[in-house]
Amino acid sequence: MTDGGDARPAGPGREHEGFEFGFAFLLVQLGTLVAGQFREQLEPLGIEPRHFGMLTRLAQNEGRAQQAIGELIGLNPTQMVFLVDELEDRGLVERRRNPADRRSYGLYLTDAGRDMLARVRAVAQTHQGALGSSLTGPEREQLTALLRRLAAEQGLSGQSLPGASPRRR
Amino acid sequence: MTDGGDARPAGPGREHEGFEFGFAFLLVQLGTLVAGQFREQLEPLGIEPRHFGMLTRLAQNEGRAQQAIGELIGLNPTQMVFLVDELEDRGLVERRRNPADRRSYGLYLTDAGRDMLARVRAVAQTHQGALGSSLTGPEREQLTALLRRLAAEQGLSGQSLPGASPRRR
DNA sequence: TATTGTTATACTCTATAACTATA
DNA sequence: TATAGTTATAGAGTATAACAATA
Repeated sequence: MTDGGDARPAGPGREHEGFEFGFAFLLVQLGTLVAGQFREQLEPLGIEPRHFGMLTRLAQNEGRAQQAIGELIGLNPTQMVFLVDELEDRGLVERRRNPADRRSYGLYLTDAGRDMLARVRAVAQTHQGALGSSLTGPEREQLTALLRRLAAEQGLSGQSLPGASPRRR
Repeated sequence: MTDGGDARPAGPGREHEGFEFGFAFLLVQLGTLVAGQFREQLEPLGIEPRHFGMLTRLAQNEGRAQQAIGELIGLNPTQMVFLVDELEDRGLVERRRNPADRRSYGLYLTDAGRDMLARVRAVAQTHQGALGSSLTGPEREQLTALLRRLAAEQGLSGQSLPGASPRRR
């Protein structure tokens, strides 16, 4: 099931008529696969990737208003309501009224939230380890470095989250 | 807007509290971004990535039945109906009744379909070129080779298409 | 009765707009 | 009146189930 095992009638050649699938296609293929795997790994913990993104960003910006954090991760006010609701239901995040401006909430991680974040990070590390187990240490480093350069070139910082692009059309 | 320009109050340190975003996260980030870019590049041509996937697979399997091709790319019969409808409306694909079994259709690329496929491949090449413009030739090759190994390790062949996984749960 | 392709239906996701309470 | 957050509504996309024609 690794590559060309299917007995296909009469393929033109070994490769697909001379068309090379390059790193761009591979990035999409692998990105989709890895995202799906990560989602599955998170399932036992009762959260989804977007929750992880939110917890991560929140850990760096505790106390800021709901919509302010929404802007950071590229979610509109409506989406934030649902996401924060879900995290609050799980006891991972807390809304605290801002006494100075009673319209807004400050968002805070609970202890359970901090705990969850640590566990998810561990899951992510393990997942990545399994993913790169066939690579040598230097190869992993080189891969990471190359991907970092591509990401930086494309204006992606560690801040941005996969699913939600800051500005969309 | 490239990296750390936002004047944030008081980040704990330069990096995110010691948590390293590794290549797994980068793959998801980049895969999502590149897929979106590709979608935008295809817009002027009037098609979407899934159409490209279909055309590509069809070029290697002309004449086979609709559902057989659907299985190849991981789409169920219902999805195939809509996808083939869209491609037929655009004049890129043709359904031909199978005289031997009048229940099934054989799918074929039209000349316009072949033409479109060539143009989309050109777009993909250009896109990839722009994406990797900051890398040297050897770096690009190394990146591609490493990604290929990861993909192979994960059971991804050139056959599989990003969005649709062959077996899902 | 089983299979190919199609149509219908329900469910989820996302995006937009309308609403409330504070300012 | 403007803003933070919330709720309501509509559209797109996806998945499942029922259906018609042919074998």
